Amino acid sequence: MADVPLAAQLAHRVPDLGALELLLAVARLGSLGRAARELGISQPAASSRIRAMERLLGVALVDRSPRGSRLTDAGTLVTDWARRVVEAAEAFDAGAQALRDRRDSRLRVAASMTIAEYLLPGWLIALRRARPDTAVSLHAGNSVAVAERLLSHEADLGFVEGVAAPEGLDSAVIGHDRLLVVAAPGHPWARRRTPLDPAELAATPLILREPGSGTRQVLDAGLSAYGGLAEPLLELASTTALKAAAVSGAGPCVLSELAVGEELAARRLVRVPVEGIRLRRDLRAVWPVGNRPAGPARDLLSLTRGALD
Amino acid sequence: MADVPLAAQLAHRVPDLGALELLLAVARLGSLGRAARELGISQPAASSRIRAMERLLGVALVDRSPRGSRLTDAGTLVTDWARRVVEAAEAFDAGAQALRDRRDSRLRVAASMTIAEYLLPGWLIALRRARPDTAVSLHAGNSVAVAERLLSHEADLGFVEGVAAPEGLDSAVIGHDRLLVVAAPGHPWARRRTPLDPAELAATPLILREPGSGTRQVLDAGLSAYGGLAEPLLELASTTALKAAAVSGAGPCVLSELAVGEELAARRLVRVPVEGIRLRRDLRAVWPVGNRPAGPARDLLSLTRGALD
DNA sequence: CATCGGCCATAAGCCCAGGTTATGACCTCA
DNA sequence: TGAGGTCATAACCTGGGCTTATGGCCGATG
Repeated sequence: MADVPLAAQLAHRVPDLGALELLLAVARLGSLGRAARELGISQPAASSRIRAMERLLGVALVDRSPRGSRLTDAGTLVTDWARRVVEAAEAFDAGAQALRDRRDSRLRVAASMTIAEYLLPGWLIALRRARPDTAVSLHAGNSVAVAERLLSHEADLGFVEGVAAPEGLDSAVIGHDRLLVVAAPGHPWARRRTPLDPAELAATPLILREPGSGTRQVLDAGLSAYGGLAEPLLELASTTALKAAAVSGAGPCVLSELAVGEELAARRLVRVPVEGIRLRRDLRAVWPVGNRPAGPARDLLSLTRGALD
Repeated sequence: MADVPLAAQLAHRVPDLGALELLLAVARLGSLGRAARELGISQPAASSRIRAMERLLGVALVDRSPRGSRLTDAGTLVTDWARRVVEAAEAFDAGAQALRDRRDSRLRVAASMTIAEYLLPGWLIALRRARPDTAVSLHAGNSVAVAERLLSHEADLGFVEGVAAPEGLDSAVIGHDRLLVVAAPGHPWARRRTPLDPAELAATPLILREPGSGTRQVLDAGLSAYGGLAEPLLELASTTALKAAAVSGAGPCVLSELAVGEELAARRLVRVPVEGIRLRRDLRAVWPVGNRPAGPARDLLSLTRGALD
């Protein structure tokens, strides 16, 4: 997705995670030494690391004084950007930890790809803060696979997106997910002031997921009254591929708002307003009929409920 | 903000940026060797790095075959999380690069902290994609400082949030920013089903920025009809401090939607619905009267326009 | 005023992660 | 059968990041 020639040397231009964490600690504690102690390294190590980072960025980040260190203006800004990298890394870590833990884990979660990708890491961070000793394992797959795992008692709690709950499972709607029409900034639709109407959307060839996907099902259902979807412009297998194709200007596409936050903010994609149709789908927690979530499953469920509107 | 005891060893549990980039390259190119070539390292180096990452995570990420390497299911998931870390790092890099470049840069931008922190990096990434050779320098400060830099021709284009454009500057509204009422999940307001009404909001002591801040001004103006703001619960100097206080349960606070995306998604904070008042402020691009943005400034401006609604 | 106790910087040395080259095993395809 | 692609293993090198030991600076304190 990212154009690589530019991104290729990223690691050489961005300080590593340890350095970013250190910077955050310095910002919070107001002293190199204290930050060093907190991270379990020596004071000279911290000093040299911060200095190396300043050399790398070409900007002074902290004002050293005999009474402590305070961030410079530039340092404040850099720290805020660093925080976002660290938060992404925390999400990565939370997910990875769940992925690593095997079947002996106390809480086994099965989730659809979209939820596992965009929402679960955040929930797991929250869960870890609330119940640090709960070990979670995660399995990601499509709705059918999630249902199978729950019914065979290989998972305690599942998350799926879709119109209805699968057979044999109880569920609770924990939120909703809008589908957005997006296009590259250069696309004519990106400059529309007047909202698209459903018939126009239905008549236009789009970049879509394969027919089985949840996104496509919702779209099909929503547009059936307007003549149904036109023949797709492209059919791709993953959300990432979809976004990449749209960004590169292949055409407009429709996907979850969860998936395109970054692209919209960076304006690699632009949202196209649509009127007269509601492209929403439910996000559900699911569990086997009768097996109401209890213990850690209940904790996680209560964390997620209402996380979205 | 982050509780450090847990986060402290993040760098030891998360692969470094180079490894994550490599993983993305493998995913995209379908072969360790090709990915290695793209990143300018040798094939054994790539092989060993991926292997080390798999050891660290305790999960197989790629299926090696004599005809190439494909991601496993777990690998797909990990790659998606990795992509988010890399994107945050790209934003960091874009910002840092602008910060580093000195006054000889072709495009000198001045921006308020909130915009510099949350929006500019994304725009700079987009600008770099569109005009790779445009060097940008960035200065962040409050609205007054931005205006000064523009009037003294130390900057070519500015960005501020607020109700009106500063004296002597032309401006274009490029978007809007909602102020949200948020509270920690444990706070009574977090469980409200009925929206807050403005009088109730005005009467409740909140965690706020100092009186001069843009956020506070908008809030003051919006609530003046309802008796004005109650005495603040706490007055803090930065958005980050605000969030930290709110997360730790000190009380409800009001801040830009731009600032709380992560916290809401991870449910460290919960949005409290409010009814009967519009807490919006304009985001404006500004420039000296008469000096319409041209060249690179125009490019950047057109990238940002409409990025938000 | 002398001293102590925080801060930070410098210096010298160690270690290992990540890089290299060289090689080999495996598979596929002309 | 050999050419060209895949990946893995081995032996080696280098440098970044760590350590400990030290010294300078400043402010608070008796």
